[in-house]
Amino acid sequence: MQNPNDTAQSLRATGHRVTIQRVAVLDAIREMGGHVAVDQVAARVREKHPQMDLATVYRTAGLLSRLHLLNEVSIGGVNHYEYSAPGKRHGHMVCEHCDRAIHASTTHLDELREALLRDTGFELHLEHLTMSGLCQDCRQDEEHSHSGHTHAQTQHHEHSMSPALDRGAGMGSQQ
Amino acid sequence: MQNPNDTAQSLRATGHRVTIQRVAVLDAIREMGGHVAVDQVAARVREKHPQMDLATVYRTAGLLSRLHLLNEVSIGGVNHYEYSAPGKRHGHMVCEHCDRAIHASTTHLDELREALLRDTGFELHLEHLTMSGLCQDCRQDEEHSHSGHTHAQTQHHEHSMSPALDRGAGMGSQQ
DNA sequence: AATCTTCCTGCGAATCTTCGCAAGAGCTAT
DNA sequence: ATAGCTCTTGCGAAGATTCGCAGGAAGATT
Repeated sequence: MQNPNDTAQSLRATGHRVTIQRVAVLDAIREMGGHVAVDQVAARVREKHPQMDLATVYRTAGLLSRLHLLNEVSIGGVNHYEYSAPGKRHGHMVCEHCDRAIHASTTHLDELREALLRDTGFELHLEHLTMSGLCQDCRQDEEHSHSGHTHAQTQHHEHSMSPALDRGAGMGSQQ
Repeated sequence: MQNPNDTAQSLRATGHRVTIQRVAVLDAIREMGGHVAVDQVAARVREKHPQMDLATVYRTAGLLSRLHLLNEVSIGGVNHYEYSAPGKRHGHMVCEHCDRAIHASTTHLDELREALLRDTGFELHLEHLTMSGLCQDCRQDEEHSHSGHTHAQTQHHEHSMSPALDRGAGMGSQQ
């Protein structure tokens, strides 16, 4: 847990000004928990600061993410943000089929990070890492449903009664 | 190298129709080489098919990417597409500072893929993997330039005389 | 080859995200 | 505290991406 003062410090330390908008956006995301989209953040923030502009929320979330105060997760093409608890870094696995986001422990990723740094000089930012693929449930479904060709161009959402998208991942498991 | 007939086959095999738009988009991207954004693809395609709609290019590139005929790389928030040579899968490392995209060999990634599959059941799609971080050049710059706080909210582009963004990665090295 | 069914495309509109600028708000040094 | 310098914000507009629908085309069937 990090209190608002630390937020202010992080901003100052990087030469940025501490504004109520920035603190409010970070607070809102921390309070909401999980992965939230910009419009949700805006709605929350406006409860206390009704005149806050949507563009400001976009800019602010992007900034805080660049400063590593927030994690950025791209879910189905739209950016979601999550409070970045210090010392609890992780990447994300997002299912292309049901759009669920699952945390990926650094156990697997740290190795990769080191290997890339060593071999290519590229410094991977784990907290911005979004990996897409198929989650376990959807993968099993695909194996079974090799019967009818029910392909559609529009996005699928079969597991989408999931709580993932709109409140922030049912991620009890992998830290 | 894959010829147009294989494209048709891949489409049919997945229950999709073979249309001139789909073939044209894939051909264009293959001919252009590297990572190209949708509007560039549209421009190219329109040389031969002037009435092709931009929305169609968006839809088509997305579809072909889902079918793994194209790789999708998110560079600075906008999707770029690249011809997916069979048997030459790779991920991408995109520099957050200069937006350059570098190929990442599967050597490092296959391990990760297996570990995730084994431990979490998630099937990672390497060819859709975009990892963000800092490239070697930009990392070194950051170390040196710890003098003046020239931070701006708008994107940086210091190495951006790079050929990366608009034609497709100076990726001679890592296959 | 003609017909039928369903998928795709083109088009316009809606939505999401970013941009540009002038007014306002942090921070610094008086 | 005040004044000054710039960074930030809010606002409107532009740009990027997606949606919905009706006409047109691909593939199956006869």
